[in-house]
Formats: sequence, C-alpha cells, structure tokens
Amino acid sequence: MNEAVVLTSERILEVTEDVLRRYGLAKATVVDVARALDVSHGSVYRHFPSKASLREAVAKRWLERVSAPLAQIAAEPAPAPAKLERWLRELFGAKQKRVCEDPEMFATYLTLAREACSVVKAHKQNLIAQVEGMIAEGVAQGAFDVADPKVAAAAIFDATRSFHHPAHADEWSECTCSARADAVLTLLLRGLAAR
Amino acid sequence: MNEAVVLTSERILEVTEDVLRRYGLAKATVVDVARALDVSHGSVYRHFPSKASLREAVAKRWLERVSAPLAQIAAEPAPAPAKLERWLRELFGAKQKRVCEDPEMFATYLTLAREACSVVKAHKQNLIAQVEGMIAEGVAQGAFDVADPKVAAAAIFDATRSFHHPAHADEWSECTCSARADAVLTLLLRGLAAR
DNA sequence: GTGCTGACAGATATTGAAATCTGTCAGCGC
DNA sequence: GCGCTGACAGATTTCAATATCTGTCAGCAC
Repeated sequence: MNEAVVLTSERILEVTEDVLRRYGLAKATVVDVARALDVSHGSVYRHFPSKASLREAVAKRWLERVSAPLAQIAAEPAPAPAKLERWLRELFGAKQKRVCEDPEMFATYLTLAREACSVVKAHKQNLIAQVEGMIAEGVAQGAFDVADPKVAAAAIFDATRSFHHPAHADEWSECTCSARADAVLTLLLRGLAAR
Repeated sequence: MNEAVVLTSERILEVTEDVLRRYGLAKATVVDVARALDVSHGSVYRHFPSKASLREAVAKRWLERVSAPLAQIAAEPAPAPAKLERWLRELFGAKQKRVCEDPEMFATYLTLAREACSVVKAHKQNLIAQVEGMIAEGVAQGAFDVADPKVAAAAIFDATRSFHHPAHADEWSECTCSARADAVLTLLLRGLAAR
C-alpha cells in the first residue's frame, strides 16, 4: 500500500489542504486525509496530536504564504513612505486576490483561522512588527514624525482593517473599494509625515 | 382579551424587542410576539407584511438610537477637529457600551442587522454624511485641508472600523483598546489638518 | 366596512436513533 | 525497536419522522 513514500508532516499538510479544497471544511475528516494518503487514520495522529492541531498547522502555512512576500518588501532598502504604501497595497492585494480567486477556500481558511486564534495573533504581531520597522526607518530618514513607532504601527494596522481583515471581505469586490483604500492610505501617510 | 388597548406598529415593535430579549433571536417567533400582545399572530401580519420586515423595523429603531445623539453633536457649533473627535468617540462609546452592558442583546441586533442590510447601508450613509458635514466645516474654518470632504468622510469611517464595526466587538473589552483608538484618532486628525 | 380570529398549507425546526468520526492503544510486521 | 494498523469507546453528526412556525384567507364580531 504505502508505495515506499515516507509519511512526513509536510506531506500530510499538503494532502490536508487538498482534502479541504475538495470536501470543504465541514466535511473534511481525519479519515478522509488518511484515505487520501493511503494510510490508516491512526498514522496521522502520530504526526499531529489532534485534528485541531492539524488544522492549526494548515492555517499557519497559509498565513506564512501571506507574510513572506511582505517581509521581503519590508526588508528592501527604500524611502519609508513609498515602501510602507507598497507594503500595505501588497497586503490588501494578497488578501483580495485570495478571496476573489477562490472564495470557497477563503471561507475555509477564515473559519480555520477563527479556531487557531493564537496562530493568527502571532501572524498579526509579525505584520505589525514589520510596519513598526518601516515607520522607525521613516523617522530615521526624517520623513515621518511619530512619537512611538510601535503605537503608530498598531494604529496603521487598525486603520486599514477595512481592506485586509476578512470580516470586510464582502466589500472587496465593490468597484469603490480601491478608491476608498487610496483615500485611507493618503490620509494615513499625511498623518505620519513630518512637516 | 384585548383590554381596549389599540394594536399599533409601535406597540408591536416594543413587545418584539422584549420578546427578542427574553427568548433570543433564534427562538423568538411571531407567535411569541402575538402571545405577548395577547392577540392572534394574524393580527401582527396586519401591521408587518412578514417576519423579516418586523425584524427590519426593530433593527431600524436600534440604529436610530445610535445615530440620533451623533446627529446632535454634528449639529452643534464648534471647531471641527474637536467636534469630529468627540463625535467619533461618542460613536465608539455608544457601540462599546451596548456590547459591554448586554452582549447577548448585542449579538441579537448584530444578526438582525446582517439580515436587514439595506437598513444598515442607509444608516452608514447617514453617519458618513454627518462626518462629511463636519469635515466641510473644518475646511471652511481653515482647520482641515482636504480635496474632497465626501471621500475624506468615507476614509475616516473606513479607518475607524476597528472601533465601531461589530465584527471587531470582541476586541473592545481589551485594555489596550482605548489607547489604540487614541492612536488612530491622532493619526487621522493629523492627516486631515491644514499645515 | 373594519379589524381580528383561527384553521390551514407549505416551509422550517426539533428530536432521537443510527451512522460516522475522533482519539487511543495493544499488537503486528519489518 | 519502530512505525503502522485496525478495533474500540465516547463524542459528534446525519437523517427522517414529528412538531412548530410562517404567511394566507374566509368568516365572525363590532
């Protein structure tokens, strides 16, 4: 049966994503995943202590695919205001692309994320830290005038929720959406700018 | 039975709110409302064409109780920046007070609002129009420098969603919440300000 | 005539029995 | 020994029968 392919956590995660895509979140069971891997479901529990932890690992992978390209932008040497704007637009774009291309899978990940809230919290902290870095750079460059980059980063994140928080995903397909994002970005960059 | 009290839409709405509070959204039926009013459920359908329209009317009442005090603030003669800030804080406070005092009823109204999305849309338009008025005043006073008050008002509304949109209600009890609201308000008012 | 009632049809929700799933573990095969 | 299997107990989900609700309307009372 086993076809000489070792059963790794990575392989389980890949197949779990497939199963989630095929069956949907509600219907996908550990037995389904095991069947797709051609092993008994007991073997899956050898790599993940529970169904919840398996789902959490899937959510983590997904969030990492969002944050990795952002981290790359944040690491580039560039004037802070332009870089921050590009970073935010990339964040909006990444989320909005996902929901437009495959709304069903987006809904699945959304519910997954609700369950794995500690993973989401860490992801959010990571993103805010990236923003904080860019703001601190901007202050050093004399482009931004901000009392506390950490507080300002959280504020930027909070103020742009309409465009990256999944709760507002149903508005992302509206034609006014990108103009509204522009308006918020303009306002926020003006708010950060040294004068 | 009828005790000489006429059956008005207003009375039905009041009793419906009671029934919703007592039974919860899922369990509250038109029959329950009729029983509480001591009439047959057919009579309720004489005033509201459907259960959905009855619920919509309840949602509308609720939203009006939010927007009325805000309209009063918006109408006061005062310097625009301070007034706008007070208005936003009142908005945040009104929502947050509701969720803290009676989370169950808040959840009920939230679901109600999801169903009656046209009513909610109108409410949102109303609030944004109030903000637009204050921003236009600020421009006239020379305090704000804004290309298009309508666009800016929508941006202010979008940028403060974390603190007034019910999707984020679970964060409103966090101790960091008011500091975060302060940070966003500071940033936005700086963004609007003439320099 | 006006406004309410109560019986009704079709839609929706509840319930409990049966099926399936999760998580464990003794034991098998390599 | 190590990793997998498959049977098992308890939890969860499904499904279909049953009960309740929504919305209508003919007819009654005032």
